[in-house]
Formats: sequence, C-alpha cells, structure tokens
Amino acid sequence: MQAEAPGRVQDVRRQNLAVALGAIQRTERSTRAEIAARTGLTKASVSSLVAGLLETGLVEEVGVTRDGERGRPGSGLVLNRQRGALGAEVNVDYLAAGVVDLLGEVRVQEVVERPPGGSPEKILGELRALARRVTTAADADGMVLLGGGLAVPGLVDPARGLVLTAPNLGWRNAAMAQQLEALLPGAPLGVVLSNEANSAALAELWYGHGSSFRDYLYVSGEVGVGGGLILGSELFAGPSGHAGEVGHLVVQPDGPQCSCGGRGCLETVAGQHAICSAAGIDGTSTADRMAALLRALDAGSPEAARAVETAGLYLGVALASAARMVNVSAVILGGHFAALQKWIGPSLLRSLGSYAPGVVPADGVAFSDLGQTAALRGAAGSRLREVFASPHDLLN
Amino acid sequence: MQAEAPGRVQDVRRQNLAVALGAIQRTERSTRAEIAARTGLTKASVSSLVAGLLETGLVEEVGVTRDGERGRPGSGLVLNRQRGALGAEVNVDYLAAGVVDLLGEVRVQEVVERPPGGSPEKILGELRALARRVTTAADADGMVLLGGGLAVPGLVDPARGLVLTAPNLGWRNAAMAQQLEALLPGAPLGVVLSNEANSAALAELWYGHGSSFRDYLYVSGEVGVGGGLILGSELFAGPSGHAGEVGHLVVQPDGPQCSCGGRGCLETVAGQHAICSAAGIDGTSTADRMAALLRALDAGSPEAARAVETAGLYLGVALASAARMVNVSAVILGGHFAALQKWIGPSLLRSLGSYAPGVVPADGVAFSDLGQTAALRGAAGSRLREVFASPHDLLN
DNA sequence: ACGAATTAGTATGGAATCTGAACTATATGG
DNA sequence: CCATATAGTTCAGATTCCATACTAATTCGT
Repeated sequence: MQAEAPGRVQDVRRQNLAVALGAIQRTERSTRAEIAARTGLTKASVSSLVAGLLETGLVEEVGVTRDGERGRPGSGLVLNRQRGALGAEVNVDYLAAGVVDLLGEVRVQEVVERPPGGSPEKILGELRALARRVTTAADADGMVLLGGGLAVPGLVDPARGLVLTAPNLGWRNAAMAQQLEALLPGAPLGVVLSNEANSAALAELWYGHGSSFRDYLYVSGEVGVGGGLILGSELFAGPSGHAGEVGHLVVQPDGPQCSCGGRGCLETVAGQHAICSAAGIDGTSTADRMAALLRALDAGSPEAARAVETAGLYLGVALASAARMVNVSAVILGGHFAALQKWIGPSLLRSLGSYAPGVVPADGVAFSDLGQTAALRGAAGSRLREVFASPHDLLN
Repeated sequence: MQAEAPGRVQDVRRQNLAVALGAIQRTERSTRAEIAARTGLTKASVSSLVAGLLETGLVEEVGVTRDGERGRPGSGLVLNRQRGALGAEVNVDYLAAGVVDLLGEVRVQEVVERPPGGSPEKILGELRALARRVTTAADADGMVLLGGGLAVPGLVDPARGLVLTAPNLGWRNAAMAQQLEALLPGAPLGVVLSNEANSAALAELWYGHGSSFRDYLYVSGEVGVGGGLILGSELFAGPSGHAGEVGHLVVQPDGPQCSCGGRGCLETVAGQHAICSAAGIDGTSTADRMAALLRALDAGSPEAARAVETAGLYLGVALASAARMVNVSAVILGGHFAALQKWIGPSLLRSLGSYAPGVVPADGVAFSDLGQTAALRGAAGSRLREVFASPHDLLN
C-alpha cells in the first residue's frame, strides 16, 4: 500500500486522451467513428477528445476518407509528422544526433567520429554544435521538437540530470542539467538522460525485432557488456534503474578479477578487450582491434575463432541464468556480438541449450541490425512515448 | 502501446475508495478528517467514500476518538476484524490452512503432517477437511471469509486454476478449479493458486523483514531451491509468472547434470539433497536427513560444515548474479537456508562480497524467521491485498 | 457557567466528463 | 430523387469531485 494519489474527475480525460491518441497511432489513418469503435468510447466522447488532440498539435485532420461503401465519409486523422523529438548519443569514439518524428521515422541524423577522452563540458559542447545542425535542418523542414533524449554508456539519474558513472568515458557524477537544456532550448519536455544499452533495447523494440518479441533481454557488446531488459513491451529498469546488467553476471567462479571488483564476470571473457586479447590481437584503438579481429576471423584464424567461441560459450552461461531469473525466452544481441554473429552464434546456441534447455529456444535468439544509431533512436523514441502516454501535458 | 481501456467517471471512485481504505489500513484508528488530510481528498469526498466502505463491511465505525486537544472529536474508523481470507498450503510432507483477518493477524491455523505422495484429488480432499475445520472455527468467531489462496511448490496458472508442474509433489497439469471452489464455497473472491516461494516472499514482506526492505530476492530452500522477487513492495512475477527462480542459475559451468536438464545449477549444490549427500548423510525421508545434518553440524562434524560452506559459496555466486540482474540490494533466505544460518551465513557473505562487491551489503542479507506457515500467510495476504486494491468490487 | 475558539462531519452548488439518444451532414444505390 | 447508411455534433442526464457554507461537539478562558 504505497502512497496512492487520489483520482480526480479530470484524470479520466487524461487517460482517454492517451487512449484516443493510441488508437490514432496504431493505424495509418483513422476517423472519429473508427476510434470510437476500437476504443469502446462513445462517438460523443471521441469527438471531444479529438478536438483536444488537434489542439495539442499532435494530430492533424486530413481530407475526407471513404472507408466503407455507403454513408458519409469520415474525416481522416493522422499523427502530425511535423512534431518530433531529438535523439542524441555520446559514446566512446563518436557523437550522434538525430530527429525522429511522431511516426518514428528518422528525419535527420548525423554521426561524428572523435578521439576518445575529454571532459563532460567539452564533449557536450561538441554535441551541442552537432545538435544545432540537426535541429536547424529539422526546423527548415517545419518540424517542432517536443523534447529530447541523450544516451550515454553509463549509469544515469534522469530526474536530476546526472551521469553517475560512465567508466568508458571516464565520467563520474557529472551534473549536466544545464547542458541538456542547451541542447534543445525551451522544448516543452526538455532533454533527459538515458543509458545507452537501455535505449538500444528500446530501439530494438520499436525499430528492430520488437515485432517478434514482447519480452527479451538485449545485450549490448561494446567495450563493456551492457544490457537492457524489455518486459511486456516496456523497459524494466529495476528499483534503482540498472536492471539487466548482464556484463557482471558471474560465469567463472574462479575466473579473473574484473574492473567492477568482482571475479569471473561475463565482461572479463566477452568484452571487446577480452576477446581481442584472447585472440592475440593488439592495436592502438579498440575500434582498430575489433576490425583486426574480424579480418582474422575472415582469414580463418583458428586462434580468433576459438576466442570468439569461448566468449559465446560464457555468454550462453550468463544468458541462461539471466533468462531464468527474469523469465524471458528471447535474447537480442547488439554491438560487437551482432558483428560477430556468424562466429559467436553456434557456440552461444549450444551453450544456451545445454545450460537452460527449453528456456531460450533457437528462434528466441536474434542479432540486432540497427547499427550505430540504435541508442539515438531509442532515446528519442522514449520521449515520444511519453508524449503518447500523456498528451494532456501539452495542453497548457 | 498496448490496448488501454478507456476510463469512466466511475473509475475515479474505484480508485479513491482504495485510497481511502489504504489510509485507514495504515493507521490503527482513523477519522474522516484525518483521512482527508492524509490523502489530499476533501472532507466531503471522504465522507462519501467512507459511507461506501462501511457498506462493504470492510470498515467499521467505532466510538468517538479525541485526537487533538480541542474541537469536536472524530468518529473512529477501523478495519473490520471480522473479515478475512483463507490461506492454505500443500507441501511435500505437510498440509496447512489458516485464516488471516484484514489486519493481517492469523486467527486460526493448523498444520497436518502427512507422508509424501498422493494424487491431486486425494490431497485436495484432505486439505478440504482441514480447511473446513479452520473455517468452522473462524465462523464461530463471527468471521466472514472473502477469498482464499492456496500455495503449492510448483508453477501455477492462477487464472485457470491449474498446477502446471510441481515436481516434488509429482503433479503435472493438474486442473483444480472445482476443488479450489470447494475449499471456500461461495466466497466472493474464490480461492486462487500461487507458488509457494512467491507466497513466502510476500509473507516476508508483510510479516517479516519487509519493514526493512522494499526490494529483495527471497530464496526458499526446500528439496528444490525456489525464489520470489519483490520489487517496490510488490511481487514481480515476470512475463509468464516465474521470475526469481534462482534454483537453476548456473553456478558451475562444468558442474553436474540437473533434473531440469541443465548443468551446474545452484540446486545441484545447495538443495537439501545435495547438501546432505555432500555431508555424507543419508536417511529415509528428507526431513530426517536434514535433522541429521543439523545434529552433525552441532556436533562439529567438519564434513558437514564443509558441505554447508560450499553450498553457501555457490549460493553467493548465484545471488551475486541475480541481484545485479534485477538490481536489488537485499536477499532474504528461508527454508533450510534459514535453519542453517549459523553455518551458511559466513561463506555466503564472503562469496557475495567477492563476486559482487557493494551490490548486496552485509546488512542486506537476512534470514527468515517465519517458519513453516509463511506460504500460508502470504497466500491469504495476497487475497486481502486484492481487497484493499479494489474494495469497489465488494459493492453489489 | 457560558460564550469564543477549534475541530469534525454534512449539505449544497458548480465543474468536469462520460453516456445515450436525438439530430444534422453527407455519402451510395436503385 | 428518395431510402439507406454512416459520420459527426448537440444536449440532457448521471456520476463524482471540489469549494464553500453550514451544523455538531468539544475545550478553553473568563
């Protein structure tokens, strides 16, 4: 019995605005009558709700549509493609920004490679310039941006605009509320932080394999191994916001020390550094080493193949446990795991089948094909989702 | 965007009835004015809501209460202790039933030891006789039972009244909707099935260490190792209802075969059978063997101590992973783990600290002291919680 | 002992919002 | 060109909340 807030009569309208908007979102073109039929609201209510939605600017009335054969045609209602959200990502060796419209389509997008390192202020300055280019382009297209999301590879506190820790960026307790606001000055919903793996998991839901799975564990293979958990088509963040972190599940009780202080974590055998080292590959930057690893695999290097196979084996151990723990039957692999699909897939499947038979079937394992801008899309998408969840907030 | 139901004006009242009832539940004795102050509802609304609650019979008006110094005293409102729910449990070697009132107090309770084995029909026949004794006693006390819960050590489908699998009972796809109804004929909310570990986890929340933790993993050590996950003071069941099953997390990638088909599961090293075997203890029944184990430990047997220590070590491995996966920082151990607290505690803490330092601190590890009737209380309690969540349903 | 002050609870009117039924608007089809 | 069908609007009625005013019951101060 947590402190439940009392309901007001007005809350009913809040909810029904969202219900009506949801109905419009789910089809290419709706009419009021259709919305009434699908939601169970009366025509009268829908009329009134649609009037409200038109006022928010989220919905547009387009010409008449003849749906059936006889009778008066309805007037078409569609989502306004001139409304959208900014998505951005700071990662170890690149910055990215883009604009996604209400239909979920990426309208503008730009990725800038950059050498690793730099203070939060410096990097956000660069990102700001990038964001300005992107939003200016969107503006020229007549778009209005309602809010934005910024994904970073680390733990965040979205409410306070704080990056708690981002080990691979070298950030710790970075307060960035002001810089976030500066990315999208005056936007109704502001810009909020999110975790890169979580955003990528959501991008997968909306733009990737989400059509096949409602519940899955997304595993992002970067320098570290991150994770995002999608349950019931929603991100499940856990009590303090970082559930799904598979990178530090214990897969080798007597394995090597991990940077987290633990021992035998998945990351120590399946992270990019670990795989490259095991394959005997070195180089200056991580990106270079990964490229070299792929070349070695293509060239048929048995050493490289064995390194990746081992990673797949332990990935299977971790995913077997993880899937049982949260009761999901699907896994989506992104980042370097997606790039290594051909080589890591077989040992992963074998391992999953042997450690948790029947839990994650072979067709429950998928590899992402969203590429580098997954997190950006997820970050923007989650802000759009907020809009869909409470359109009322856009009515002054 | 799942199919959201439209809201009606009446739903506001549904919610506010629950809010008002919640306010009454949280204090020993309330007045209308107090409820208004605490919930934010107006006095007028509270008056009307309380009238409704009185009609459900869940709340009683008791004499006037002088709360402050001056002014008209309020009329006291308390939960009706004559309303309650039946809780029952079928376990490998005992049956249990009891009645819990709205205050959460156990009013009647009875446990019957019985030899393992028997068809679902036979066992539910015995349980029915037990339930009748208990409900008759409650009836004599003037109690009205609104519903009931039956906990079983296995996976259940509460909606269809089905026990999917209960390996230690030897049940599989047992349909028991009729027998459930017969346990409490004509009760407004019927009797529903639940998983034993989940119910025990909830009992811990309401009657045990729940006052210290809002988020924790409960681990039930029985013949198998079960688990229940509490997040935000709610049971988290996962997409298909069996999240939190720590018994089959992989703790030894090259460990022995498990009955689940996997390999190196926690259950193969920390289940009752596994511990007793490792300690070199045999006997006819599991209960006998556990008793012998405790005697051996008390007598200082190094073999027994080592067996339990090993179990604690691997329990730590599993819990380190589990806690990270769902992002909780507390663990409550029940069943034989509670009984073995003195011997298993140190190695468990050591292991947790070494595999996931900082994730589950030492004061995040607690041992249950609810004993055998935890599941019964949890099962009844969850039905009562339903009543508190929607008192409206009890109005004609 | 009695009125002022204080607090509890109820009654009444107004606002928001849904429903249902009646009504208007605009098509198709013989 | 009128019957039929479908879309959308209007309006009265129901529900439930809030705000305010009112009545009820008690303590405090003189």
